[in-house]
Parts: sequence; C-alpha cells; structure tokens
Amino acid sequence: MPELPKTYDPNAVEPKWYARWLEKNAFSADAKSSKPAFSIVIPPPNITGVLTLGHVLNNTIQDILARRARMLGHEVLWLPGTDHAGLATQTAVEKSLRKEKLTRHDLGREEFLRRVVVWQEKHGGIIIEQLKRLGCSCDWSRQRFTLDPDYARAVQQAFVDLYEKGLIYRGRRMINWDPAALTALSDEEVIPTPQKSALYYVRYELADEPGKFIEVATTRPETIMADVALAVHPDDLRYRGMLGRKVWRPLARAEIPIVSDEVIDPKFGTGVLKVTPAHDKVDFEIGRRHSLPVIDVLTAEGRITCPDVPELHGLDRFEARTKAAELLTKAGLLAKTEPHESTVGFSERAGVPIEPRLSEQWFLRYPKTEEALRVVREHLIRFFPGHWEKVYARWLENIQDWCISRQVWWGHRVPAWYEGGQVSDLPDVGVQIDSPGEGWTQDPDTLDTWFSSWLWAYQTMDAETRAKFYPTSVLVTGPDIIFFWVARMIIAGLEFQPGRTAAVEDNIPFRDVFFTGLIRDQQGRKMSKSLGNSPDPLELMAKYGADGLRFGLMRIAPSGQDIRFDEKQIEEGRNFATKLWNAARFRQMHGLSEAQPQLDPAALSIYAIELLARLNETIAAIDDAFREYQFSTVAQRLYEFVWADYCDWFVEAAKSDIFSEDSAQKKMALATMDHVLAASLRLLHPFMPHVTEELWTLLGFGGAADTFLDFIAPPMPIDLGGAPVQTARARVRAVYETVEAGRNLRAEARVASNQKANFVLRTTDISVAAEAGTLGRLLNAETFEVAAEFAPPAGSSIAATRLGELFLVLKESDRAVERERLEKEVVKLRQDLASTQGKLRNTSFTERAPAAVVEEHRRREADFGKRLAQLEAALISLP
RNA sequence: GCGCGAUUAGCUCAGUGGUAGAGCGCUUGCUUCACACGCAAGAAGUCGCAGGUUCGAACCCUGCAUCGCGCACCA
Repeated sequence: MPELPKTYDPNAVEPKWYARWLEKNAFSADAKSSKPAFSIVIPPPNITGVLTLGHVLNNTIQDILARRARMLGHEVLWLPGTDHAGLATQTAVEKSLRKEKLTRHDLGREEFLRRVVVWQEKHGGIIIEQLKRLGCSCDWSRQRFTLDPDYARAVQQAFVDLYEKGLIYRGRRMINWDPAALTALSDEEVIPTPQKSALYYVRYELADEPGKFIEVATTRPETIMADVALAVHPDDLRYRGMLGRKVWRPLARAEIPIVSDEVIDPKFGTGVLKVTPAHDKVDFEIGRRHSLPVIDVLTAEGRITCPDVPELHGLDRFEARTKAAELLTKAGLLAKTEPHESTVGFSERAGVPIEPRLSEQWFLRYPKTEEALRVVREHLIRFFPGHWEKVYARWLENIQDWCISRQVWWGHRVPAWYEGGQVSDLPDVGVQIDSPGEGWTQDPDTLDTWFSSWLWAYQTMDAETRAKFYPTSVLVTGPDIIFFWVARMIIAGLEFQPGRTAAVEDNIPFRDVFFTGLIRDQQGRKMSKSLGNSPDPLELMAKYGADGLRFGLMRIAPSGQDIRFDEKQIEEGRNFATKLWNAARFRQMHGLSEAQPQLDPAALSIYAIELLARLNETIAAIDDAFREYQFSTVAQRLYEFVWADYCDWFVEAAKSDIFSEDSAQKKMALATMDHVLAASLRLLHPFMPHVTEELWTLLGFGGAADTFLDFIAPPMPIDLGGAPVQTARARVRAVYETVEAGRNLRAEARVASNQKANFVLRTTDISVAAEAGTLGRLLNAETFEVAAEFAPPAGSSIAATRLGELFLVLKESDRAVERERLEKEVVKLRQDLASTQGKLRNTSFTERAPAAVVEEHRRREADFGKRLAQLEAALISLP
C-alpha cells in the first residue's frame, strides 16, 4: 500500500469516486426491493440554469439524507430532473434574439419554439453535470423533464379533469399583467416593492356649479381619461352634499358621477378616490358595485391609447404620467404635488411594474384547501422548522383563484379547442388533450410553469415506482416557494390521489418538508447576478473540493435561518478534509491491522475509554439531530469529535502506547484508532462522501468486500461497562485539565514550545503516578515526577489542579510575572468560591434546588477552597 | 396595519433553568518524529432595553427598541 501524500487532493479523488459509483449503479433505486423505501424528488432546477450556492445547499442536504438512508438500509430513490421554466426560459431566449434585433413575433411561434429547443440543447443540462460534480447521489436513469411527452400529457390531463369537475373556468377578470413579458401572472409572481413616487392633487370641477372643484389625490394622473366616477366614504361629512352630483373629468373631458363606497379611506389624501375600473383592482370592484362602465386607456405594452387626448396618445405609461401632470398644470387643474411612498407590484421575472388589467384568462378554483390545511395542522405532513406552518396556513385561508394561463409560447399548451376562427369570438370550447378534429384551433396560451411542477411528486414515477416510493419521505426546498410549489403540491396530491389507497396519508406528496435558509452575502444581501455577489460553486469546488464546500456550508447553515456566506468557512471545510486525511495517514504509518480488531473493554486504556465514551455521546447526539434535520449540529459534533477528542487529545495521549515496545498496549491503541476512524468515516460519509470513501478503502476497512460506504451501516454506541467507566473518564478529564494548566505555566514562564521542561506534581494520591508518562508527553516534559513531598526551587511556578499542585520546576524566572499570574488566579477563585458559598448559604436554594445541584455546589465549594488555599500559600512563599 | 424571525466575544454563529461556548480574526510561542489547510497558550462578552415569574434567567412571561422577511385593495 502506497504512503499517502501529505495533503489531500480532492480534484483527483472526487471525480474518480463519482465515476465508480455511477459505474456500479450505486444510486439506482429498485422498486422491487424488499427494503423499506426512502424517497426524495429533487426540486427541479431550470433546465437552462447554472448551479448557485442555493442549489449547493439544497442538494447537499438531499444528498446527506439520501446517503444516510442508504446506510440505514433503506431502498433509496432520489429522483432528479429539470423544469422547462416557461417564462424564464422564454425570456432568456428572447434576450439572445434581441442581439439579432429580433422578437419572437418576428419569428413566429413555430420557429421561435425551434430556437428554444436549440437554446436548450446548448445550455440545457449543464446544471445536471454540476450536481454530479457536487456528488449528488441521484438515480440518473430516472431523470425527468417537465416537458417529457408523457409528463406533458399528464399535465394536460390534470387540466381536463379539473375542468370537468368545474374547478377550472375561463373568465374575463382583473389579472396581473406584465407589460414587458406581455402575459398574465399569478398573484404570487407579483413582488410588492416600495416606490418613491408623487401624489398629484387634481381638481375636478362640479358640472352643476362651475368654479367649484373637488380635489382628488392620485398617483396615476395618466389614467384620468379612464375615470368613470369619483368615490367618497358614505359617512364623510365633507362630501355629504356632493353625492349623486357630477364632475367634469379633466382629461378627455366628460361628466362623471360622484358615488359613495365603504372601501374609501377618508384619511387618505382628500378622502376622494378617482374610480378607474380598467386599471385598478379596487376600482374595478367599485365600478361593479355601482354599475359603472369600464374604459381602457392602456395597451398591452403599457402605452396610452386615447385619441381624444392626442398629447398622451401612444406615450409610455410613465412618460404619460409626467405629460398628464403638465397638461393639468396648464389647465390650472393641478392643485399641488406631494412626494409619496407607495407599494407597487413588480413582475418577478421582467422586473417592471405590473398593470392590473381586465383580461380573458383561465382560472383554477383551488380544491381541497381545507384538507391541505388539516394535513399540516395535524402533522401528517411535518414542517421543519415548524413556524412555516403559520405562513402556509395564512396563505391557504386567504386563497384566491389561480390564474393559470400565460401568454407565453414555451410551455404546456392549454388543452382547449375552438371551432373555427378567432378564439375570443367563440364561447364553445372543447376541453380535451387531442384536437376534436378538422377546423378546430387550439388555445394559443400555455400554462403557468407551476401548473406542471405541482404534479412533480408523483408524475415523475411510473406505477410500480409510485407503489414503492410514493408518498415521498421528505421534500427539501427554500421557503421562497412555499406557495408556488409546496402548498400546490399538497393540494395536487390530495385532489388527484395518486397513492395506493384513497387514504389521506397515502396521497400527501411527502411526509416531511425541510425548509432551508436563504444564502446571503457578508453584508446580508441576497445573492444575485446583478449584484455580482454570488460566488461560483464550481470555482469553490475547484479550490476546496466538493466535500470541503459541502461540509463548510453545512456547518454554518443553522436550520431555518438565513446563512451569511463567507468563503473562509468553506476553507475550514477543506481544512477539515485535510485533517481527516492526515489522521488516516498517521494511522497508516503504523501498519494496518490484518483483520477488524476486537475491542476488549477490560483491556482498554482510560484514554481509549474516554474517547469511546465520547464517540457514544456523539453518535447519540447525531441521531437526535438527524431526526430534527439539524444538519449544522451534526456537522459541528463530528468536527469537534474528530479534531479535538480524537486528534488533539486521544492520539497525542496514546502516542506513548503507539510508540511503545509493549505490543499489547500498542495493539489496543491501534485497534481503538481503527474503531474510531472507521466510525468517524461512516458518520461523516453523508457530508463528505468522496474523501470518506477514499480513506475507507485506503485504510482497508472494507476488507475484501467490494461495497461502497453508502451501504454500510452507521456505527452504534458500544457497551463500555458500568461504574469503572465513570472513574476512568473522571481521571482522564483531570489529566487533561492538568495538562492545560501545565501548558499555561510553560507559556507564562516563556518556555518555548519545543523546549523540554521539568514538572513535579505534588499529591498524596499515588495512583496518579500511573499517568505520569502521558502527562509528561502531553506537556513536552523532560521529566515528570509525582511526589507526596516536594519543595520547589525558588524559580518554580505553580498551578492548583484537581490532581494536585503542579510545579513547573525552574531555577530562575520572572517573579513579578509569576506573582501577577497567581494573583489573577486567586481573584478568580475567590469570586467563584464566594458565589458558590453565597448560594449554599441561601436556605431557599438548599431547600428547593434539586439535591444533585446542591451536591454539585458543595463539591465545587470544596474544590475552589482547596485550590485557593494552595495558591494563597504559594503567593505568600513567593520571594 | 397584521404575522413570522433575529438581537450572545471584532466577525459568523452554538447554547431552552444551575461555573457564558466554538470557529475565524487578533496577540504570543513553536517547521516537536500525521497535519503550518498545523500545534500550543492568551486577550476579548453589563447575553438589545425595561419589568415580571423563580431559590436561581442568555434561556420562561409581558412590554419596548432595532434589523430582516412575509402577507394586506392605502388610491
């Protein structure tokens, strides 16, 4: 076996193992397996997307869960795939067309769709390769795409079913219109954004009383031509006498009535609202209540269309706003302008303000909302962290119909057919997947991308797969798509019932949902392309390895909270991989065991017992943390165990044994190392699959068996016996504390790390002598004596430890430094002692606190008192 | 306006009733026979503020402040 290089090289090791896993089909899921099922469907990334840190976080978590489940003996399906992302992909292709000075309309639908496919072939699937680089253990043979022919058919079938149930309908309603992308959007795709704008106070002259005006405060003077009324609150005394009268609309001059409506807030502006039903949701409702007409003065592109006002006709809506204010000023009808901040809805994709617009669209009345609430409230589906339940419930309780049609070309075509000519002219619709025959035209619209993704949890599976793996075990996703995706998937599962039986628990799409945090930069800003603050995960992997990136990220990703990204933390992940590498390398230098060694608890050193006890604690803590999806806790526990408990303490303490001639002691120390390394590699494997697999093989833990770590069970706690363990552990902790005290003495006395020093431990407990060798090694001592009687030379310094008084024996030293150090210690001890004694004097404490706590305080009091006396004596005798 | 979350060392964060912790950064010593992507020591915190509950509060309760995120028809 070749000696390992000094530094671990992930770039050589990681691709090698990934190729082997694929070659042996390690990730393929067998629907016929008798093992218990564990399944995850990937949140499908956009087909043309590239890997972001968000993906890294999300998919690392899924991979950890999948690999852990395999190790625990489950048949694991992690089902991968991509999303066609209708509007997002179309926008990207249109952007590239703009370089050729073309729009999709120049090309026509057919040619444009051909271009999208070309684009997709060029840019598509990159992200899949990137996920492989990260080490994701997906079953790639089952990779799906939301536009796969059978998936597309299922999406259309869902539409047809819901239509036949009367849940999908076509109607002319106010929707969110994106004037840049030229499509309707769902409410969820509109991002409310605070905007600094102006409030224009416009004067409307009373028709029957010339010279008298009503002032109206508006942010949108460019829509005045579409005003059909003014509205005031019925109880507003200021306008009592105005109701029923008419005013002159100042642009596109015409008489419009004054009406009253409860919805008006008298405190806003002048308490008068101009009612513009075509361009505002609230106004539309008011118009309906008062049977007012609808006048539309905006084109789909957001330009004014109003030949009556030629100055505005054809202008962009924002240019028109300024121009309208000018016109009003000239006419003396603009009383004043105030700065104003209001919340404007922006299109998530195009980034422009949306227009409320009356439009003929397809809508879904959500089914099963009550059941969807119940399955989460009653924890048939568990949310982690739990507080997202409230957010989810709030949305469902206030749910509105979903506008599902999009005026986008790339996507699932609405399965509705019209006989003959123009779509909107014909009320007769055939809703079915295939054309009803000659002369029928299909609806030109496509469906909201989420109307296909909401079937992802089961339409990605064939019947056999579904029988084994549906409902899925857990969904891992960001909270930003809790409404877009999570809630809708739950509704789809309950409505379409893809499960084995009709029982609710067989039809929910997943049993657990883990919401990740959002990754932010060091200033706390969201990662975004435009800010350029989003590091490239592939560069990070090239620098630190996939394992380093995974571990570093997981260690700093507290569950349910946003994550401040810092490359330093990834560096730590890389450092940890190297530490692990070197721990294995050190073991390897002492020859490998021929067979898996047996640990005999009776023959173990006390240091081994302490280490193994810590391992037991770590295993238990990790089991608990996994149950609660506390990944950073798992990572942190493993980091501390390997680095501190194993490397810093045990290995250093065991070097006396490892380098000794006593072959029994040596053997047992090496066996302990083997046991702990093997356990650590298994525990770490889900987080760092590549380096652990490499070391597992290099250290020969796999033996002859040709099995990946993915299929080897995680370690169990081992039985170390009873009371003697506690005694041993207490002794080891005392030894380690004494070592720390001794090292402190060395540092304070300016004895360089590489200089040998002489120590004496004064104690009447002769059993401590057994640990003199270890103490001496850990303190880099020339000599380490344990003695009942000792008179320290004048230059020595002292520390009071649980094992006794520890002397660093020196002939000469800086007495002032020693005095200062001792005084500091004494002050600290006096404070601790006083605080402890104070509590013990308090009878309510001694009477009411648990006995164990009181006892602990008494023990503490004795310990502090003893050490204080020792140091005070030393201080007095200081020359 | 309503809801949710956060506030602990210079930074990033653990810590859910009993002696305030980790990593990074900083200071100091060390290329000591696995590892300088390392080893060792050290300095550094009125646990956001004010009340309350309790023998005892970073932790539980109430209020407030600041920051962040959702939701909502303020034109």
